[in-house]
Amino acid sequence: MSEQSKRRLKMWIRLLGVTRAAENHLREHLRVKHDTTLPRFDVMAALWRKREGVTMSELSRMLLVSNGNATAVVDRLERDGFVSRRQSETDRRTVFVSLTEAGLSEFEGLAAGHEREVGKLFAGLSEADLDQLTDILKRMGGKT
Amino acid sequence: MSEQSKRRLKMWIRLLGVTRAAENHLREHLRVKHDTTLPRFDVMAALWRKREGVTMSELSRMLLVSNGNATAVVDRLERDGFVSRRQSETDRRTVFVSLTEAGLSEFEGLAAGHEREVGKLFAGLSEADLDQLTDILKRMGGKT
DNA sequence: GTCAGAAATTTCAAACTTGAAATTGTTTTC
DNA sequence: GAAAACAATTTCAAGTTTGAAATTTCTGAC
Repeated sequence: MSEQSKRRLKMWIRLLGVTRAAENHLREHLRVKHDTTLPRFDVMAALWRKREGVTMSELSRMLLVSNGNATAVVDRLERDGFVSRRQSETDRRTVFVSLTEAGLSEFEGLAAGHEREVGKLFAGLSEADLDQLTDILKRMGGKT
Repeated sequence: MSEQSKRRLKMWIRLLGVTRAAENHLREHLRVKHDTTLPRFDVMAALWRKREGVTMSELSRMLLVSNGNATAVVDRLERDGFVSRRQSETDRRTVFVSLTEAGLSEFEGLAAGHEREVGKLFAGLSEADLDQLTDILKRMGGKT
């Protein structure tokens, strides 16, 4: 294998390590301070961003998870009253999911703390670092 | 919330997206070409790096997963003959895990293809990008 | 030496996740 | 307008993952 690809592999391993460590930290924060989980947070965050509601397919595309996964997490959030499903009137296969009032205020309770934790995690990065990193990530994104 | 922390949050979301997309791609490759999974690959890769064997605790620390998780994946790899457990002679609580011959050659069959896929995924990054990214990731790493 | 605490691992329940199959509904093609 | 292809969601089995509790073993204080 080329030296090039070895460097990329090392970078990938490092990237994965940073991401996992950050996820673990954020998961711990959600668990201890808010008694909830990362997947639930992710779903609620996606529904927060698209307040008007999203289909199950859109949701799983946004989160990069399988349909079955989205169904399972939404099931539990629905059981707990944080999201609701509404069938489309024009296409009866389609289901719109959105935050309930309770879900909205639940998420608002989580979001600030989450943002603060992310800020702490990456406090070591300067403005210039953020610029560079964002630029590079943008170019990595369009690949898959 | 500060503008600072908003930028960090955006960067984190982007980072997570890139990482998830790459993981999905690599998972798909392992599934289609080698009929295996990412967690199995991760464990075998860790055991490849420390050929002399690692304890269960070391393994879960290396992979940033819980002990219970390491136990479960190692159980299945052991059932399939790819890893073996050996009890420490000096401390009977401790278990050393290592690749078997079969595990070694299985991993060697996976590694090259995996490295090639990583290379493809990040082909868009220049040498300078890799330098910058590695530098930034190093500084992000020591945080948690 | 004994015993309380710490350490390494496993076990367990619940949640998460995938990918394939099943279900239901829509669209296209003839 | 049937039939076939396609699309959205759920269901399901198997694997993954967590975090807490249980088990076994070691260590240190006395």
